Amino acid sequence: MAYRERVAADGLNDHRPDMDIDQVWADYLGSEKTKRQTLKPHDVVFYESDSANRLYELVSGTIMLYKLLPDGRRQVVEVLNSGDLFGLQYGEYYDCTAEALTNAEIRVLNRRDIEVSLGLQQHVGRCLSAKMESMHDHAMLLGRKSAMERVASFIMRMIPDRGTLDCPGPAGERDEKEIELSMTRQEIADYLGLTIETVSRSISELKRRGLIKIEKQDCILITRVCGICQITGMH
Amino acid sequence: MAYRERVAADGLNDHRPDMDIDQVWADYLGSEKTKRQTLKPHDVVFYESDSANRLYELVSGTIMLYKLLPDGRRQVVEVLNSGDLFGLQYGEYYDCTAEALTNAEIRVLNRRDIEVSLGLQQHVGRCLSAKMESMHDHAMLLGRKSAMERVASFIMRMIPDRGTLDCPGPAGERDEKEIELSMTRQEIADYLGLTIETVSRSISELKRRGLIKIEKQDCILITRVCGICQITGMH
DNA sequence: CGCGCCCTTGACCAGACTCAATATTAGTGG
DNA sequence: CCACTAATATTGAGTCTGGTCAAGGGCGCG
Repeated sequence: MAYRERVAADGLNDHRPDMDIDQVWADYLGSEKTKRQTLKPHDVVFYESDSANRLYELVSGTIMLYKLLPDGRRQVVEVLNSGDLFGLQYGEYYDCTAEALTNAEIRVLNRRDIEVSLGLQQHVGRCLSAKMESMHDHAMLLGRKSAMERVASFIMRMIPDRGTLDCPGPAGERDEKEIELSMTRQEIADYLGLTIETVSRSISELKRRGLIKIEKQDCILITRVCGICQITGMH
Repeated sequence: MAYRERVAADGLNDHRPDMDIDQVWADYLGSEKTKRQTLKPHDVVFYESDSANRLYELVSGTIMLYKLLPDGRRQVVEVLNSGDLFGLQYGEYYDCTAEALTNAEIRVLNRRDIEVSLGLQQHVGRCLSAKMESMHDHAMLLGRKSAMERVASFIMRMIPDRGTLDCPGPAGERDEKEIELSMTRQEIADYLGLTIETVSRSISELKRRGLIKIEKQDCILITRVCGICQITGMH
């Protein structure tokens, strides 16, 4: 889930300082200091080992971060949604490549500007904490889940508010949801630590079991959300 | 590598604000506000889903963070060294369990105190950025590396300053290094996304190839560091 | 010395990978 | 709008890496 949505969703108010972080953030973003940039699918924002001079906020669209091994093996390490920050490095160089999956809009931020404001630093800290939690989840997925569980977890990840601890269950009669993947099978495979064939087979198996329908390749109609949720390994 | 060592090691000075972050941090740690706690192996600092009221700094020793699936599968998501912060959550609850691997000392910090200081927030941001980078590396390991490559990468991780981009190579004549694992085979397996048998077999294979010698179970003498480095998949 | 824990090794098995063929989709130009 | 092409996805057959199950070995500690 994107950072902004989560901020809105859960009640961490007792941790909030008196100042309104989001207002500080909004003020900064509204100032003259930020440039915007629009991206088309497969546009690269920065490459692994480029000098890490700037950081970015994803305004709209989807971006993936990936790393490569010398022999060409690829691991997609993050899939970002709007509100997420990226390109903030500890070291001197970017540790991964940032590539747009869809049309996207980003804001170019200045590390120095952010560093000197308490409100902005708080925002950054929150965003990074949220990312750490999803990296932990992803480590569990990559290290311990079967192919089927990985694909099911991936699908659940695209459905806001479902599969969480306080999942409200099916909204109405039908437990359906349509999602757009905006990733090719190869990209999904590289995100889930699988091969393209295994991803394809898992999706076909879900189709066979009547849990999903493929509308048009990167668009899936989930016919039984709870059914998918059951095979994520987490229930 | 632990955060503090990295701060010392690399030259990110152009990103540093005028104020000396480490001094701010030291002042805070020296104040009345922090309690200390000592841990024995297998002592638990907090459990997954406990209410996340405090955060911690590891002063000395080693701590691991892990997550469990309902059926008992475990994934160790982080192995911490001195200087690392942990227990800083975005959500309301801890997303993993923190358990000491060795005798350890930790400092109990107050989230509110840290949130209101720019200097401390900067320190936290740095620490989290460093962790994100190692999570990215670990995702690559879990998603794309073979068992042998994972074990070799794990061993290299224990040797400071080797295997990095600017690795100085063997220091003298002999390319040796002795390391203490302070983890059982099971814990290593859960960290690397393998089974205990596969870890054991990989280590035996390295022994057979003459790259390492087992001194006493959790103590390994690496006889050819560069040889290990060659099989991490990164060269 | 003996018990318990952890580690190692072997034999076998299964899930995921590889390679290869085919099918489907999306994009292009007539 | 359709035919053609290139890119992407699916499916099948066979292989292999790593998992499972089971037995045995080593070490520390009482």
